[in-house]
Amino acid sequence: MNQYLQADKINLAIDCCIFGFDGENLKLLLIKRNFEPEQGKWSLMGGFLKRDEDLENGAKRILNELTGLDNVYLEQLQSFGNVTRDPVERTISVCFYALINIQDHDFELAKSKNGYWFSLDEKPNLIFDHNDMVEKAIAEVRYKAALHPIGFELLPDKFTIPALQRLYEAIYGYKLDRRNFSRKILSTKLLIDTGEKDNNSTTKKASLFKLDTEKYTSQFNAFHYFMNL
Amino acid sequence: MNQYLQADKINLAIDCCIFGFDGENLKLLLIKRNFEPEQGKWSLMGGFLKRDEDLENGAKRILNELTGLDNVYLEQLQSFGNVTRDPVERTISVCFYALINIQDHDFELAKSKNGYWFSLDEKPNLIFDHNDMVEKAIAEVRYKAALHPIGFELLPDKFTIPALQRLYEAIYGYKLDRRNFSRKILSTKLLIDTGEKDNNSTTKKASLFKLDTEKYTSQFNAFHYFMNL
DNA sequence: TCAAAAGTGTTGCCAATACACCCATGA
DNA sequence: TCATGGGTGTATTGGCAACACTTTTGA
Repeated sequence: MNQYLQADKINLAIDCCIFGFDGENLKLLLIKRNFEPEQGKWSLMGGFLKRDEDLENGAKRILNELTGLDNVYLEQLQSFGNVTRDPVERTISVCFYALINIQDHDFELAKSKNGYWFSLDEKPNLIFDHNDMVEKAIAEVRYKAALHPIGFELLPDKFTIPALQRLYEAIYGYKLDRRNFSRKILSTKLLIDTGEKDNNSTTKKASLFKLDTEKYTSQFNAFHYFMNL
Repeated sequence: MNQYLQADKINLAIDCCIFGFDGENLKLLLIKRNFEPEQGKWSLMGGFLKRDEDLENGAKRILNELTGLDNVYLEQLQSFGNVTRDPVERTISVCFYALINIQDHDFELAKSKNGYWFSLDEKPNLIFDHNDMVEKAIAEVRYKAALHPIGFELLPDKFTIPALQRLYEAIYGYKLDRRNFSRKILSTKLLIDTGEKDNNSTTKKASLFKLDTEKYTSQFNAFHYFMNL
């Protein structure tokens, strides 16, 4: 018991890397801080963990405070705990990353909190060690999306195969062969053809698919090798 | 600044899943607690993070306190933060896993601290959420060892290919084809034949290899697909 | 009727598997 | 000289990459 009394009490923060996809580029939701320290600079959305709150719930709360969204794909990335990472006071941050579907939601709440979407190649410099967090989160998304079907989290409920391909190309930063991609994705049997067509197109309308959610959950830990890393 | 004052202070612990390989089975180093709470029960080696210590350094210190070892392969697994996980006081634990080479060291220090090596299938029930930590760590080691050459960390500096194969078989729990395994491992060009033979063998002596450390570090993030997951 | 994007088919190659055979060693 | 385990070779196969052609649509 003594040991608990002797333990140094340390602040525990949570920060969230929030990724989205606008159909073209992979994006990151950042906030312009209107509070000290580092007021006016860009950072990830974060906050302190409450005493009566599980870690995961803390991350959900913080995500919800900015976006208003629930039921979002959310994973713990890792904890960042260098002594000098927070200039104010010793603080450990548990970093999460979220994948959200931009296209089905407006982001009035986020805007009202000084939140803006940035393309990854336009990302401003961030406070503290948030640049490291983002770098690590991108690496993790690439790693994970190559083996597990997490990409769908970034798309609307109904999406076309070419849209899914553009997403993969955005994540990995290079072009893929249309025909091989389609075959590979369909071979997972995770997609259901809704029979509907994408009317946004000005040329041949692509078929709209949806996730087979049952297979998605049951096969999530199967390895699909969507990409060769 | 106010926010820092308002933040709930929380204990921050570190726990280590320490894996070893005895040539036959994958093993886990556990300690029998001689202090409260849960005195007399088995747990992972752990401790509290100090105020002036980076997370990673805290993990190194805790690992060293039990084993006396430095320069060990150590990775952060994830943080565990359920409200009820520690019955004494709200405590977040950042869990690390270590891979160490059992065969080149005695473990007198560990023994003196009530540390014992367990085969995974003989693992006793552990305190708090340490069972979850171990489960997650094993999954992570399997995941990672399938793609990255971390297995070598568990072996002596010089090792035979059959020994490496037994390690992989222990990690994944099934038998592999000797000939295909050898070809696959050698094709990575990560191994250097020392020219020496393993004299422990009672039949044909296998060649001793060592890691090409330069290639190992430079190609660590290459993907070798040692196993089909 | 033309340009642009979607959908499907074919071929060749490489890499993983499933095998068989030979060699070295100590009992 | 025999049992045990180590080392190497080869045929087959299945999956992936590279490629060409057809279809649909709006302008």
